[in-house]
Amino acid sequence: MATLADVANKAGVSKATASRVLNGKTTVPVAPATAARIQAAAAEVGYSPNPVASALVTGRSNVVALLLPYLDRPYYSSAIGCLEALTQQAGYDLIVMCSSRCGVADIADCRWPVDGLVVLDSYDVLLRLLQRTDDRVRPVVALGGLLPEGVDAVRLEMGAAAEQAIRHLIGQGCRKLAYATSPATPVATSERWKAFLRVTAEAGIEPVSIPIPGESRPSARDAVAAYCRDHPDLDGLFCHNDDIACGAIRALLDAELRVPDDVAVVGCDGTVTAEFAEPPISTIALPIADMCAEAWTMLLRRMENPDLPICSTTFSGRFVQRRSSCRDRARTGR
Amino acid sequence: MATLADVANKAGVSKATASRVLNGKTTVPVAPATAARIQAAAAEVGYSPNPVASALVTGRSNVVALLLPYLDRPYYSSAIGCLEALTQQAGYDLIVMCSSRCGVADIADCRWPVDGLVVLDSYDVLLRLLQRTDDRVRPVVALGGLLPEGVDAVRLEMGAAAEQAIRHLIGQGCRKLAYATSPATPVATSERWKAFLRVTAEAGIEPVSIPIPGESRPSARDAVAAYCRDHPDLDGLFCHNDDIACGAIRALLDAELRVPDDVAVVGCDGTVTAEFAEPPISTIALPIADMCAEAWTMLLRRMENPDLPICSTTFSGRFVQRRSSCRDRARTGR
DNA sequence: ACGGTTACTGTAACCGTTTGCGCCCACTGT
DNA sequence: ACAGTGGGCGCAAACGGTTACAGTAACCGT
Repeated sequence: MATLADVANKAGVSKATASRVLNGKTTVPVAPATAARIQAAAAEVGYSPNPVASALVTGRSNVVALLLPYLDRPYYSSAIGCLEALTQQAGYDLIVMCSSRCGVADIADCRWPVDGLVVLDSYDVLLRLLQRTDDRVRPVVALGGLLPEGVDAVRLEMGAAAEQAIRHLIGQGCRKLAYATSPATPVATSERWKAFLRVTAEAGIEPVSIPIPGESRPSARDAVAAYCRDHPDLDGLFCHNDDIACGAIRALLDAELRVPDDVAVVGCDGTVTAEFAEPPISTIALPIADMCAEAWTMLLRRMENPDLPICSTTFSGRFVQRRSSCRDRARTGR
Repeated sequence: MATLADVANKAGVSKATASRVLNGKTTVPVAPATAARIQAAAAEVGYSPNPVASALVTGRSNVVALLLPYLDRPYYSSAIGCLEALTQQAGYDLIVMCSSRCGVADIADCRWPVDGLVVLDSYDVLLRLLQRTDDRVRPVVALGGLLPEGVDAVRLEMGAAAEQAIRHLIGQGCRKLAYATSPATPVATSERWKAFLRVTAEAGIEPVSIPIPGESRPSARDAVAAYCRDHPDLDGLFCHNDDIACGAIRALLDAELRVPDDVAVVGCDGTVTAEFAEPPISTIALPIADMCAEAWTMLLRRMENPDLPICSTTFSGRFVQRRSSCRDRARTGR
């Protein structure tokens, strides 16, 4: 590999001058003629700068990390897709890290000194991360519905949409409702759970929850199948996410129950999973692309100016009705 | 941040000795007492080594990259999940890169000098990548069905399973078959396409293909809907992947066609999408976790010994029947 | 003619590690 | 007592850039 010294030699200048023209620093002027000579020399020897060396002296690696609970679920995958595009465009590389695998100790124990970190994860993971003052502190922006204070955040308001969804279920005639959720999330404080409690209380319905370990489709299928065996009168299911809804529907259909006629189902996140399910799943659409974009501009801003005041933006979920919860087919189109 | 010099000072030794004990080099002996002193000093000042500096001198960054055509599709997502777990466990960080976005020029133009690269991408992307000799060449292992020679590879034999799948469709009574594929893949040489040609020729059936730009569910839905309008006699669909199959089924159901009774559908890749669709989609299951594991051990081996002979392993796809293609319900169980 | 800019370029000190080499000293065998 | 040995440690030179600072020459105004 050609180094800066090679280029400088070839062009008959010092490393300093070569460096100046090669990374477009305009703070110090360089004669156009020399600049051209250096460019030519660089092209000739096929010079490409060593980012490690540059990172060592500047302290910036141009790498950011993304921390997620799962890497192979539609919702998180789309976040990866969005962020990768954004970061790449800005000249950063993206490291992905999965929190569900690692122990308590090493959340985000990315060995690499990334310039920044975006976290789309549960409240407690984020909290554990923020408490780690032992490590070099890096700019963090958090993304999600329920976030601690004291960190740049892209917040997500789902309470209203969740209420709307649950009211909709009740409006469809559901009286035996359940909330299918992950036991990992701090249920007591989740917006969706709170909405579920509010609305069911209002309607005089008993709020039951079905824990779905791992929040996966297979897990939801099994848990809901088991639940239905014990509670054949279940008639409405509000699901923490679309994967759970999808797994639940599998279980219901396998049990010869009709969706939505016997059990109406609503998911959350607005993923393709919900859109392409049969029946298509009512869900709470989340503006994930916009949220990622906002998170990225926040992180960018924070990275170039560490002592900006902490900031926060809020997006809202939007309830979208589909067949999985609409007993009156005429009302939904398709 | 505490540096090695700080630790050395505190322990009253030189940086060299400190370095030696702190990364467990046993090539040079260090007295147990000094070692203990250094460890203590390191703990006290909260030393953690700077990977950038270390990378600069050793030339190894402990970062690898994964190149994929899409980041938000089930098949590729599961590869990300597998690989992230493997790399993390081995002490590497994982950068993800998406080839579908970037132009011809900068395939895998990861700014970062990664130690290795695993590529799960199309033949031509891989080819373009391998031709780039201008860049620092790094160990590459390729993953997939159709791969160039001259690179460590985890190959995938799908011909047999594909033939079996297509024969199965014909066995179900399908006579108007189509292959729904991506226009991006070099159709002329794809194993699946070749199998399709072989089997249809054998059966005296005209082999038609439906291009699905972008290989996504929405795209497949639209393309198949359009195709069905022109060709209402379509009765069997072999799909390049499960996403396409899922989108196709959406289109068919929307057109009031029954699956599998009017049109039987087979997908490929064995993703959750296929398993949890309604009807569940027959597919070609791919041992993706095993393939990733194999790819990773290959890469690891190659990284520590660059002049090993080129190696290659082959896995096979396995056809799994589900309801989407089985007109005789009794035969499939569930 | 002379001090003061200005435009350009070079010198060298970093950044924080790793590691080849050499030094010192204690110990051993004769 | 002395050469030989080897364990234990430090010196200093890398690695490949960046950048503060200094230096030189040309140019300008008076």
